[in-house]
Amino acid sequence: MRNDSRLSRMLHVLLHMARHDGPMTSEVVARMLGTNPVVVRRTMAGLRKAGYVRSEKGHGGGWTIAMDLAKVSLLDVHRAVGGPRIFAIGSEHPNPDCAVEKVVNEAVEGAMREAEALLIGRLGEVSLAELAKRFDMRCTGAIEARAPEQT
Amino acid sequence: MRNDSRLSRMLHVLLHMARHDGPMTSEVVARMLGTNPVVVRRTMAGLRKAGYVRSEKGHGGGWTIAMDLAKVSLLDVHRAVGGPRIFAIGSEHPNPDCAVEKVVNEAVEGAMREAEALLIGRLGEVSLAELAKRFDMRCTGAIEARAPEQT
DNA sequence: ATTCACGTTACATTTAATGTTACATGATTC
DNA sequence: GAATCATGTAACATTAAATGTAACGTGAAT
Repeated sequence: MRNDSRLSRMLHVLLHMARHDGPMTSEVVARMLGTNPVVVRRTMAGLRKAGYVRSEKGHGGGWTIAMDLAKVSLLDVHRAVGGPRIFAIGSEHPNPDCAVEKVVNEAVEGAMREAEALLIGRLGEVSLAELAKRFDMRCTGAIEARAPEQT
Repeated sequence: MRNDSRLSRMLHVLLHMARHDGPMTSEVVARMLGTNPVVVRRTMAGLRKAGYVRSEKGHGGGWTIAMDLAKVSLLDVHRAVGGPRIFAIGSEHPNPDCAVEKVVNEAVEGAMREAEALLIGRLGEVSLAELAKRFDMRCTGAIEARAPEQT
């Protein structure tokens, strides 16, 4: 199947929305992501359900942030978009009859569980506010290099 | 896309082959895996290329192990079957123009890199011999419960 | 009333693994 | 040496899940 890019896309959008006054339409967001307004609505529906964004219809409508960036982690966003499968590998038989296969599955799945726990842990450690800060730092840093008075 | 089960399947097969005298045909292996001889040949071709198995044509032909189980790790098998993508998530743009997207990608990919390193490390720590031993221990344990003379 | 923008359904496309068919090649058996 | 067995390989079909698209409905603002 394809690579699931919902987490990355939503993080991208949320950070833009955070630095944007007023609602953003699905049309504009879609252009940002190089996709289609329907895909945007579909994916953002998960964020709305989680209470992270709001949507308004009609003139002047669109999407707005409805949360504290410091209180939502990358993991929260991952879950809000459906908490999709993380791994592209794995056995087909979760509960095989064959004892050999059981041993194999336990070994591989054990390693995968550890890796998933680490990934989930890291995603949970980082808030959207932290990401926004990293962006600001990078930009400020760039500006400082040319205009030290920013300090 | 589908879940990649080549690693699990090949480990499963290799352990069976290790406890089997003489060559196993793709037909038999396919039946074990619930698949098709062509799929078996296709996947095992990677193992043959790596020197882990041999294949013989004609009467009495089939697949045989051609390695020391203690010297091949789960990671080696993973690589032999093509070292496929491990994650089902990720950004679509490896090198985005948008600075916001860059920050997002670095955060997500950083976490993924750590998780992948852990997974790869764990797979590299376990040899096929270790897996075979786990199987024997499990079986011996089960037999001992009924027939202690096995000890 | 019109326009804008979201909400939703239904269907098409994409992608990589997997499944399948067909045929070639080499080894063994008789 | 003909038949059979088993692999090798190419070509194409199927599958699954995300993504892309079209169509239509609903509510809000002008």
